[in-house]
Amino acid sequence: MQETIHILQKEFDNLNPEQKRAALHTTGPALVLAGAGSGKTKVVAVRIGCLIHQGVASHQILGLTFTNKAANEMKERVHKLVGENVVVSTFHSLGAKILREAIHYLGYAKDFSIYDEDDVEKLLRALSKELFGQDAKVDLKRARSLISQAKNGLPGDSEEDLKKLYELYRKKMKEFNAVDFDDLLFLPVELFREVPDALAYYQTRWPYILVDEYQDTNQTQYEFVRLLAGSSQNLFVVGDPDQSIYSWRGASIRNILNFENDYPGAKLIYLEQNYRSTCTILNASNAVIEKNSNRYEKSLWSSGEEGEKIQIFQAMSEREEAAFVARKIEKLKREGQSLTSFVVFYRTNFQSRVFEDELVAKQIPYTIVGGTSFYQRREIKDILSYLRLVQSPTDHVAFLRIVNLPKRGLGEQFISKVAQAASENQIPIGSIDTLPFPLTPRQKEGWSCFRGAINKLHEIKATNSLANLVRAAIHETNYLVFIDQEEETKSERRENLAELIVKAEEWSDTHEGGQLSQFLEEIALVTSTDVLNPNEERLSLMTAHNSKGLEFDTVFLVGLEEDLFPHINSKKSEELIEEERRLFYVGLTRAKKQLYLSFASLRHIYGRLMPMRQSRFLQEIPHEYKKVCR
DNA sequence: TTTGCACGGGTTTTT
DNA sequence: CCCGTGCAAA
Repeated sequence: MQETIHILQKEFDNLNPEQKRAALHTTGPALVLAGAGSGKTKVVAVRIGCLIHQGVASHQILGLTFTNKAANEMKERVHKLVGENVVVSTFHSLGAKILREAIHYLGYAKDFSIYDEDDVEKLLRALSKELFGQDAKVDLKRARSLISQAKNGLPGDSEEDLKKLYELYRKKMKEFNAVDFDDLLFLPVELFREVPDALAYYQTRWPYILVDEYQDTNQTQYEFVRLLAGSSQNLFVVGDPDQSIYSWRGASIRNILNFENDYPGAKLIYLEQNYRSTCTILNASNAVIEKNSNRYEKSLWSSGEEGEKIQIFQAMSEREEAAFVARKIEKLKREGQSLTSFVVFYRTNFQSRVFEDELVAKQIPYTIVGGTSFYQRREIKDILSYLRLVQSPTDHVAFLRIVNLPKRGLGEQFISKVAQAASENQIPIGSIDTLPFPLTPRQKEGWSCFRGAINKLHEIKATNSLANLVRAAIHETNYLVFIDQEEETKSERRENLAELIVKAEEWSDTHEGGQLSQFLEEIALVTSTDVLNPNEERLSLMTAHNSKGLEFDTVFLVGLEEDLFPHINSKKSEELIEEERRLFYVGLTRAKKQLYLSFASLRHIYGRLMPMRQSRFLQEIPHEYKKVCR
């Protein structure tokens, strides 16, 4: 105990006056405007430490972040400071947790499934057919965005057909006992509004709330936090309007700008000293972000050293660009720098391909952060769908996905008859066994094979480990035979399945008595940066969006071309361009020591070779900070 | 009724 | 370049 107080005291003494003011905040609302690299994570941790030191029980403190990585980091830092565990969770995991406890008030059951983007899209496709017939011409993308916007408190499309689809979607999701990502926040807000006792319970449970990256909260998250903070108003939020990069997902910096109105008497704290980057990098970044007209004035300063100039590289093609980066990294690595001190940022996921090829050729180990994650791979989702159906027999989308997979001669017509029979007899689609209509011999065979597998899995779930359940889902269904038929040459999918078994084993080892439902939930809520492991000697590659909250000695920001970064879709308005500029700013400010910016004159887009021009953002960096590199 | 093949259309960013 | 969809054979 004495020792931890000592550590806390020491950390506190190291803070600058403004940081101390933040760390000492106890009750009531506070807004910390924290510029890039201004030490906000540290400040938040020390502040939690101080609260605990002053007698607040650790379980009364709730931290909210956007990624699991940020959550774990904060948890660990607090633990190091005061040796206690506080609840730090992502918005979405907290929503899931609350729903697991209280969703019955809203007419769902506790073992609900969580649908990802892919599941939602499949369901919408099916529902639009059901509503409007085969050749329905509903724009599914628009429908999807209407649904999301409606749940995030934004006005959406008002077309009749889309509204109908939205209504049906909500009805079916409830019937299937499934929720989507937006529901993980939307439904808790609904719960808080409709069940005052539930709200009161959670308000008492967490009287102290902290929110990280507040500039990226959307309307529903805003409501969620506002309701939870309740009358005590012990709400401490941290954010930076210049790093707001999720407006396309409904995030609004209004939440930051209106904070003082929403929470009267809020304490305002500005953290403007940057401890991360060299002056060159910081000044260049400041110059860029100042081009935004819609902006709250703020200027970051640093007492650090000047540092090296920013290196600009012009490549002939994307191939040459990748080769340049790989070569540089190889060289710097030989000079003794760790691969974990570098990073490659790009605007869109498809750009990672060329880099992968180049890194494989040069035998540089790497990790792609984000993109299609492990759990989104087809074979993994197939097997997980078996588990989902066993866990929740009402999970219609899981049923649809696997009933004829591997191929069992159970086609579209057959499946819709099963669905009809299930709903007429009020039996969950994953439980219906004997069918009240005639089957062809082939269907009879296929159906009994499918039911046999499902029944077997239920048995194994009751008696065996999670890893054995995963094994059984793969073997009882002859899934391996099926992939061998599909593509004889590639072993990648087999390896992924083996990896899934390993993950299930590891999970059982670290979660004693853990249930299948928990495993599935964790998988649904993994965030892309979770794969980052600083102990592994690997280079990371990721989109600029994924870079938020991270820092590296040397940053390679690539593909700086007009129509790519800024992206062509953002040319519709100046606001969108300004968001691209903020994204560029986020990328720049991740760098501690060195920054390499590159672009290609020719690039393959949709497989076609296109001439490219360098990004306007490059020109926005003043000359004195740049240097052409070859 | 299911399955296999050819075609055309579409790519931001993500919990 | 990858996917889902639309059309013709089994």
